[in-house]
Amino acid sequence: MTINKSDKPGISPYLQVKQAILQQIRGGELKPGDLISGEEELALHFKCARVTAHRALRELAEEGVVVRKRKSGTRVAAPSARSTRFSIPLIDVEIRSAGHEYSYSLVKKSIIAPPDIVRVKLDLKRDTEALHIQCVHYASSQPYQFEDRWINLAATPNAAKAAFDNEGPNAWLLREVPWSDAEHILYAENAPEDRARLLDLTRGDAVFVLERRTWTADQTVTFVRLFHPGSTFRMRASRVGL
Amino acid sequence: MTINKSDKPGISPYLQVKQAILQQIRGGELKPGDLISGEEELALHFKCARVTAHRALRELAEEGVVVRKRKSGTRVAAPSARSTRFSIPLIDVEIRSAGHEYSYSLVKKSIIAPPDIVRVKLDLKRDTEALHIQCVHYASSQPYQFEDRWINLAATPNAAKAAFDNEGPNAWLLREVPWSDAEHILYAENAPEDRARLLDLTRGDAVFVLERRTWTADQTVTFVRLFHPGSTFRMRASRVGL
DNA sequence: CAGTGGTCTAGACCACACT
DNA sequence: GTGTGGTCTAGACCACTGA
Repeated sequence: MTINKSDKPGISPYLQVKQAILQQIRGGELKPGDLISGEEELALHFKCARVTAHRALRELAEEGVVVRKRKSGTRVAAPSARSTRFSIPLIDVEIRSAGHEYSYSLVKKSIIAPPDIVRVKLDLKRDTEALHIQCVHYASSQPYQFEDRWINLAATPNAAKAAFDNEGPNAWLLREVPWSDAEHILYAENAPEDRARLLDLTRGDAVFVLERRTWTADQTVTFVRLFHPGSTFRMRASRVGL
Repeated sequence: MTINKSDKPGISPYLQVKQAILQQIRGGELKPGDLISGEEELALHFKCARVTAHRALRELAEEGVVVRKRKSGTRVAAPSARSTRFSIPLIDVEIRSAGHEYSYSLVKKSIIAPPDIVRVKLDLKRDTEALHIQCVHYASSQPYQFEDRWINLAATPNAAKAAFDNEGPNAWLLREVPWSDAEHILYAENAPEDRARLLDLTRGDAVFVLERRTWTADQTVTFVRLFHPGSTFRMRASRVGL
């Protein structure tokens, strides 16, 4: 009863629709702002169910290629709406998958009231204490990342007991605080003396910083700054448009 | 005939399934590696069609929350598999939406054979010429981004004729070369003398670099490095887990 | 009001991967 | 072989929103 597999070679109908539209955009037949045929029309044209055409368009919308609006239809998105996915793996996985040996060393662990800048980020009241951890992650004995982390003890009281001798706080948190939303900020800075030393750099060397805040429900769990030597660290993402 | 809207309040069944699973993960009832009920079972439990349960799981998989494998089932993903979407808007949009005035100035435009490092990136044969463009983007008269771009003239012969006096090459390319795949690389570096001057920095100041290669079909269209003052530039992404 | 997207159901077949 | 995910169809109802 299926009309499947009779039309074009071997790929899924919804992918055929998707690719056909992408082709038209790539080829310039469809320009930003242009109206694309409605789902019904596409279904007719490609001899498939409307749901199938719908899925193709939905995925294109999720990827930012088109913009959909009820009643008015589907249009090719302004290219400004583009975005890219960067994967942020666990540090040890990242290092090992690059073929290096991973090691870790704890620099500092204390429970103190954070400076105001951090306090605000953690959304803590004045004079509330938090767990402060500093550690270094090595790739084949070379410093790869310096981690400066603050943990909200109200959100994860257990953290005070954890040793963090053999394991980075990130791995610990992921195990103990199951799932969370996050905010990421990236920037570059010149390493101050102390940070430079920990990363085996010279004062002033460029450092790539990844700043992250993590929430569970509505509580801020942790605020961390991850510092990488600018000369060697690269953050990559390749988007292959289907 | 629909059993819809009889169960829980007002949201879509597939979202209910999705959120229910996310809840269980957030709450720690489901830990990384744990097996999730199969689609059929979920459908039964939530009194919905299997497709509906399927969609919930599919989306969770796309977001990196779960990992699916035929025959063996669906498991909670190791948190390492997480990823974040960074949007990369057009430079003028980005600047204006931050409330600044956008301006642009062309520094250099020439057609020459690129150095080997660039030549490889563009996938060009030795001694092939390419269009080289350097320009600066300003936010309220402050240098915001220095753009160093190479364009493959084989892919876009028209580019040679474009003036790029009033318009950045990015905007031009997006208009002329309709859609493309891209690779992004981020890193930090210390500004050399010339680059520092263009960004109104001092030699050695940290610079945030976004490197991008773009393809149409299988041709490399352009290779660009975008330099931002490390002290002020921030790249942000906030992920809200549903 | 009417058109377009958004979603659902029920039943079906297929493909892959593990046993 | 057999179970699990992946996808399709056909028909249906709903919801938003622009004219």
